[in-house]
Amino acid sequence: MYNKNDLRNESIYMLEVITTNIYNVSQKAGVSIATVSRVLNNSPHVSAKTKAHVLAVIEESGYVPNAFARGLGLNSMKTIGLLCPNAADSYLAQALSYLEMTLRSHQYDCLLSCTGRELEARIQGVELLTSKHVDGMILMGSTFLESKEKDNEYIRKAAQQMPVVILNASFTCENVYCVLCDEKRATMEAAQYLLDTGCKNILYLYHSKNHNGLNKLAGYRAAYESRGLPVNESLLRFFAQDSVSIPAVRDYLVGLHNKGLMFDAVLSSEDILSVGAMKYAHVLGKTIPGDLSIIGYNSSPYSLCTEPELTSVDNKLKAVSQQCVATLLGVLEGKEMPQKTVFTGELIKRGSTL
Amino acid sequence: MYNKNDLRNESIYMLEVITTNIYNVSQKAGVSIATVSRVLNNSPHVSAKTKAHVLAVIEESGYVPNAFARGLGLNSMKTIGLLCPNAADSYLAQALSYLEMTLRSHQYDCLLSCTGRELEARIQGVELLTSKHVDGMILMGSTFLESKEKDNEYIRKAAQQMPVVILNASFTCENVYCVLCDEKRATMEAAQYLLDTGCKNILYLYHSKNHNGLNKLAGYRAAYESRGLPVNESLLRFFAQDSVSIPAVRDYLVGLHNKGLMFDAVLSSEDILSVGAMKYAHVLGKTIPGDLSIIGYNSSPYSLCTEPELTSVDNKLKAVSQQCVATLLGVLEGKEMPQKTVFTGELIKRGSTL
DNA sequence: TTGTAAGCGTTATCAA
DNA sequence: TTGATAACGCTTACAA
Repeated sequence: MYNKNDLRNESIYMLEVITTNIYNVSQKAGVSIATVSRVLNNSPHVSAKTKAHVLAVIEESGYVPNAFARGLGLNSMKTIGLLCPNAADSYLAQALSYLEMTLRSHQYDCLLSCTGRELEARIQGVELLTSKHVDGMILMGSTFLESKEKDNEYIRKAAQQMPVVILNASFTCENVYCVLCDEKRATMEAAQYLLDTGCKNILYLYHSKNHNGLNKLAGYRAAYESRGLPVNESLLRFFAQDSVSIPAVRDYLVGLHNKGLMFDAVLSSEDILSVGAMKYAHVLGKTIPGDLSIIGYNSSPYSLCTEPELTSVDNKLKAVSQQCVATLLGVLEGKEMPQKTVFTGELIKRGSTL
Repeated sequence: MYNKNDLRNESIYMLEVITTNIYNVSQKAGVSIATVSRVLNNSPHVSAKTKAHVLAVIEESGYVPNAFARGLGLNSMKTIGLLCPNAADSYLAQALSYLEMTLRSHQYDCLLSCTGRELEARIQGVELLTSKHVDGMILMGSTFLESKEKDNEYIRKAAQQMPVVILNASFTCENVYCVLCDEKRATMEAAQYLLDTGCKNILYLYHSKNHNGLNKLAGYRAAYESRGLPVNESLLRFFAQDSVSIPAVRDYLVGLHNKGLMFDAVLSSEDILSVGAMKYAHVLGKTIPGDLSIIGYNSSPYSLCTEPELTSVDNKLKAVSQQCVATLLGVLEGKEMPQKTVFTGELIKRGSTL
């Protein structure tokens, strides 16, 4: 005896594609839908013979389980939400690529939401993913952390519904996991290298005052401190994210130079800023690294475009990305996972430094 | 009278987050679930008073509709599948960013699948998105088109289930829509510009033999033909995609030079190849554009990194991306949409040409 | 304008 | 090992 559902697709002239469902299959195979479902889900409690038969019917009828129905039953669509401030940014694009590939290799799909950097939009993005019942979410970058603690409430709230992983940022909260590179240390080592190769006045260009941005800045200070030198505050220059472009940075530095600011090295929080510094050197006829040493951050493709190539910090993005996924999937499988995983950056020396 | 579902969440000590459903809301509001559903979907057939009351209850109880159930009922999750060969590629990353932003502004989500360039993986990606019942899919780039017609069967098959849009490629099939930039013409104009500024021997570097790759090559030939000049076949050089890197291109060109191949200009199918050409010029002490003119393709951020900056073809990616979305959503709304939309590229002249 | 109840296509529980 | 059936939470005819 079958229930009413069995008759659904019968003797109807279909105008659209016929969607075979589990009832059709069970009927053709002469078994119940429960058995079909078991076969589908590799349940051990099916005889080999039945299984083979059902599988054959499935193959023949081209049946594909309906993902929505499955999602409704299991309350999961095996989907992870990826929140990215800007998918066009080369660093984030690279991270996105690593995350997606790793997730897919574990049969998880990615729901991508590019939020921009505004808090309000990020909150919306998180809420949207929450409402879509993703299995977990990955926040890409420390952009997601606000300095005011109460502005991070949206993350805590999301973490009550599902595990949250933050890529390259540190945040303490139940069900929130962080995987990052020690950017303070990496920046410190870069600055130390400049100091140790004879530079006295390192201009520090940074484009973000978010958590990581300040962390890197702290690394710069730590380098001077470690060498017993005072920091010249006028060498610390903030360059608003929205207005970052190579010519803008170039012109900005020319302006600083014309105002009489002296510097024999440039360290920056992102490669693109350092490319601007190279343009500045070119405009003023300064040799690199003779007159001016330059170090970037991220070791992105940009660092290979310039002449000479740009010394830059490799922040181990691949390892960080893969660990984000490993941590998230571990949590979903009920394993005990570390709330914080820290990698160490590495200075890649190229032609722009001694 | 309410049905059995009304009692679901009653007097249960919840261990997990309480998920309010439409029944809870209807009960609290003293209306039926149908009315709640109508309010949710902005049906006009609800009195203002009832609507306000239900809305208040929804607000108070923090109710969020279950996306899976909704998907099951409507057979749609308002989600578009994005198939991208490589999200880390700067061109595709930029396209991805435009597509996502445009889709989100229309309340559509993006399911991202990075397939790589292998046919088998791409087929899998398409099938996966099909099985997830996305409302439509966008194939990013002509990578998805195979030269053998039967290898494109997977696209025709997908198009039977849902509308398919291909970004920057041309393909004729019912329910498949193409939005592209005329790359043959753009490449022709770039080559003509080189010929018209005195270059005789333009080395053409290309990284892909897919549909667009051959199109661009045809543009190169057309330029010579338009000027009544013969094409020197030994100036056409293929550089396998997988091995593209700036130093590899540089060394390859040095090799060609050492073999005695003469060229006074380089035109390429992607900026990164042209950056390699600049490195080559630097190694051999050639001045740009004096000894060697160089033109790239895509007008990507890379074109701004070099010294001098790289002349490059702007292929109107933003317009193309936005039109992809407009076309797809138009189709989903049942409108009649053009099967093919063609934009025109533009040569952006910078310092690497006369 | 509102309510009733029948789908939607799975999974999971329990009984056989 | 199998089958019957109750969830899952929503949309939407159709009735009232």
